[in-house]
Amino acid sequence: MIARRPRERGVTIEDVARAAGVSRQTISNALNAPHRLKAETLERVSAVIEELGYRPDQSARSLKSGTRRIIAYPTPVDDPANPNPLMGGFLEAVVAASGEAGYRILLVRPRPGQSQEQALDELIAARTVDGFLLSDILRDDSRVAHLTSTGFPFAAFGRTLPDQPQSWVDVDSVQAVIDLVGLLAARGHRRVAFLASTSGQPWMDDRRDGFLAGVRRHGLAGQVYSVPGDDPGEIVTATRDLLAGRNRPTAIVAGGDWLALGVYTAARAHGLEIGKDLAVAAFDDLPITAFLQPALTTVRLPLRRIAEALISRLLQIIEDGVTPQAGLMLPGELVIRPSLGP
Amino acid sequence: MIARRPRERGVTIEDVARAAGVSRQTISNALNAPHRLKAETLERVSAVIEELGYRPDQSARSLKSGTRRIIAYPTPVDDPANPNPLMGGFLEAVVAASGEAGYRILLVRPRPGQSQEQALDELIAARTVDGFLLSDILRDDSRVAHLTSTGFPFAAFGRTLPDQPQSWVDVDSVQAVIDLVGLLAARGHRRVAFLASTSGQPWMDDRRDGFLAGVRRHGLAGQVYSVPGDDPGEIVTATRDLLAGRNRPTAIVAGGDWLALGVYTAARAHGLEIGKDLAVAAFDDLPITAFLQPALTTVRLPLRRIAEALISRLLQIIEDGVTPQAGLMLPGELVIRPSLGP
DNA sequence: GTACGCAAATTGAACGTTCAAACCAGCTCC
DNA sequence: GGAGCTGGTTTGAACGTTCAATTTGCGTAC
Repeated sequence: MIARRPRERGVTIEDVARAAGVSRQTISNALNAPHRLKAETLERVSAVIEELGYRPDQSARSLKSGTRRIIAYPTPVDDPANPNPLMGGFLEAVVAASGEAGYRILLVRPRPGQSQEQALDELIAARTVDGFLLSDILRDDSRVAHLTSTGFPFAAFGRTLPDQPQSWVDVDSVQAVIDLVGLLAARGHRRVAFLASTSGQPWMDDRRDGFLAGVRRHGLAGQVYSVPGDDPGEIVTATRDLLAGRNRPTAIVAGGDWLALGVYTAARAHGLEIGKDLAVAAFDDLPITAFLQPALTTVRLPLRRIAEALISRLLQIIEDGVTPQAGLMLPGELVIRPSLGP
Repeated sequence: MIARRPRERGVTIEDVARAAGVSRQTISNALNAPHRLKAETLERVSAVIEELGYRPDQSARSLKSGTRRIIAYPTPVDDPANPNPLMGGFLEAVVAASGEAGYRILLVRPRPGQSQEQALDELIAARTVDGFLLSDILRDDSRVAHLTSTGFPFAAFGRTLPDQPQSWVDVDSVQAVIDLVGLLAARGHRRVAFLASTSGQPWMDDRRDGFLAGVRRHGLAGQVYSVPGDDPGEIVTATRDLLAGRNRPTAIVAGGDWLALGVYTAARAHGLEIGKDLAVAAFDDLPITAFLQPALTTVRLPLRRIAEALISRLLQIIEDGVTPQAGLMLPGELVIRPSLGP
């Protein structure tokens, strides 16, 4: 299936060469290897390039060089009822980081009836991109497995398995939640709860594990409550149950700000004052929580650093053929606000 | 700047031709013009293509045909403190719609020190993309003006000027807010207020104009309150002022759900019960507002239809050279919930 | 039996770039 | 004064595809 109307052609390297009175290759060198030209020639040629507004045709360049300067990002299919509010920020950080290096981000998703792997294969076979950026990595991610077996460059936001390329970057959620629990312990809390949703986000397990580790380390009584799915109604109901029990916890760590919103609502329904009767902490630092009163203690993801690290690792593989020996674990930023209590 | 290590080459059309015992062009035809082949040949050739996993090299194809099958989307630079939570959903809808037609979305942004126009020019001159998808269109948008003058295909989420291509799609915010005001009038409200933020989003003006038109039409006393910027603290403060005045409105239309969150917080601070003492309506239907109690009446943007219309219009320009005669105004979906009162 | 028409398949050229090899002048060395 | 080197530049070929023109095969008409 090919478009009917070919686009009009622009100014080519030949046009520039003629105008400058030199050969094609000299123009090419002016852009790709300026040190090969005599200073004077370079200056003259550059002026002509500028004047004619010449830009090498990306397709021709790619065809010859075998490199596209494009990175594919398979967009996570997100639930319209609970879209990831950090997506925009993450994408922006990724676009900025890759742009610096002269790469662009191509959004891809499997066509209807096509598997994730087939979609990747298509891009590889058609030589449309130089590498992949993956996020929302599952414990045993089929895309990672597939790219590993084909040897195609990729970087992952989320850990890969030990026998796979360690080109991943992740946030140390376990440590961050341990720290949160430590703060609660220091404030005298003894009965604490973790609120998780079981809708299959891979990061939730880490956060829960961090909670359990923290509870153990500080000798607290800790309990994990799970909400099936991400539905606000269910979250509120589950949290109300949790707060109604006889052994009501004095502090709740929510697996995400999204869940914490449910805690606020449920606490209000029970007449509990957050920051006084109940301490609350969460994870993500969604901007929207700035409206909560009292403000929510949470863990912020260093999106900018994550994006930069991902791109830098990916480009190292693409351009230098060097695969990182170890993954990169970045700390989450604790943002302490009044919801934690005095 | 060129990558050092060219990627290993894959299976080419020549390989397939040899394996199938036919010529290059026959393979090409099998994919691009199957009707030209004898049924038997087509079947045999298709089998070989399948077997070898052949995909035409995108660069070679683009070079020859002049078409890239890629659409550029300049990512709006959004304030990290208030990222657009609908971005993810919009992008997903756009990716889905363009994917159906065999196009992909390339995220672009100006490099440091580069203007918006220069960034567009670079993509046009390098023939990297077939067209542009623009969002967050300003009243007098420099990107639209630039693309209009170069004649390069684009579609815009947000209206263009009358003398520019009418390849836009927009939501009829004016009508939607008029309808909201109508609902308030029907419920007996006489003193209503509109809460706007003045951080320069172009759509805010429409929403305000819709409010003023609705107020006029229903003979209500209407007042517009403006908050400078999008800071939650300021929003809450401004709303508290508004609610503290002697002539307190009985209903507030917020220019966005984001602002409505401030209304909820401020109302609580004043001991006002929303849906009873104060009616609230807003715009956007952010998923996160599902936690508000009572639930927020709002206007939902039909993102899926917007994306489909944008892509369909853009492809019409790219593939058929047909520019739409008129823009497309889509209705917003009124979502009536208890915050409006009985 | 030659000419004609049509369908099916092939061949040569071109798209615009970069790589590798060749060329050219000027200079040094002995 | 020829061989060798070096910095600067040019030339030919190739990347993998599709378009346009051509060839081939075959049935039909006269």
